[in-house]
Amino acid sequence: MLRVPTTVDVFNAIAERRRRAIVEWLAWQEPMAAGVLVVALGLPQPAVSKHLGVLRKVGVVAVIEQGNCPVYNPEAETLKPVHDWAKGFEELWGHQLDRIKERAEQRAHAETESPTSLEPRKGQA
Amino acid sequence: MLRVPTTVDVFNAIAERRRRAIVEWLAWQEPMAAGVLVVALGLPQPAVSKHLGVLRKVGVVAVIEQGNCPVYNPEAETLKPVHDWAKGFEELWGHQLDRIKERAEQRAHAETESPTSLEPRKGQA
DNA sequence: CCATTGTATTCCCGTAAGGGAATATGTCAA
DNA sequence: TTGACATATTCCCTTACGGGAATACAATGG
Repeated sequence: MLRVPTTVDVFNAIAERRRRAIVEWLAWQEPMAAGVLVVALGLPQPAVSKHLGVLRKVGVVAVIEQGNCPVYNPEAETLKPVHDWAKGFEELWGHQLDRIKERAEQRAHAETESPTSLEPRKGQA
Repeated sequence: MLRVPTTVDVFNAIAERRRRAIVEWLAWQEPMAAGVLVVALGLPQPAVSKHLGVLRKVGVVAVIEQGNCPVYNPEAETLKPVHDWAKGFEELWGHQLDRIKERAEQRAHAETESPTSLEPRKGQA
């Protein structure tokens, strides 16, 4: 089981700088033709088309077919899992650092260093 | 310029399921030896070691040297950029959808479909 | 119908990266 | 010091993936 392909896993899809840039552009100026992105990002046209293909398959971007010049739309809901996952560690970089460390240690002691389940109970799996 | 290596770009580092799982475990039960993760995740020991190496290099994880049995710690601040980036699109999956679409269209009209800068002004670049 | 334009696709190549097995390293115990 | 244990590293192999060039495809305008 290798890495989940970019066209399936959102985390993997946005692991590419240019794709993140594309999403940013689309989010900034809503519906946009591929050609605009080509000019804007200064990338070769096939590259943009491929990246858009990945983003489309993974659901980060939706395409509105308009004849010769299809227009791309951000589907940001797909990015929510990323946000939620990272947000799950918010308390770790915030001020409540000590609080959660205490909790963690309490749990650790309670279980005597041998977890019974193979899944973290905290969630955000 | 290919994809930024996993040991440099956080987005790419967490694009791997197992690494996310490792981070989750560490966040759940604070300091933890590599061996515990091996048992917990059911992965071969070298795999866990390698993944921890990546996470360490990218800064998502810190290691506390303890002789034979070094202990790993989550360094969640490194994940904040991911959170922030995704959060930048929060308004797109929320209720303010129409609001931002209006704004975007206004800008689009104001600039007559030809962006002058090569960077999105919205930020989160 | 044909030419033009914009976009998607294909082919080939190079490389990063993960898996598995074996091995090295390093630490603690006796 | 030697042996046992835990972790890190190396080697080889396979594959996903991005780049570049060329091409195919679709739609529109003449």
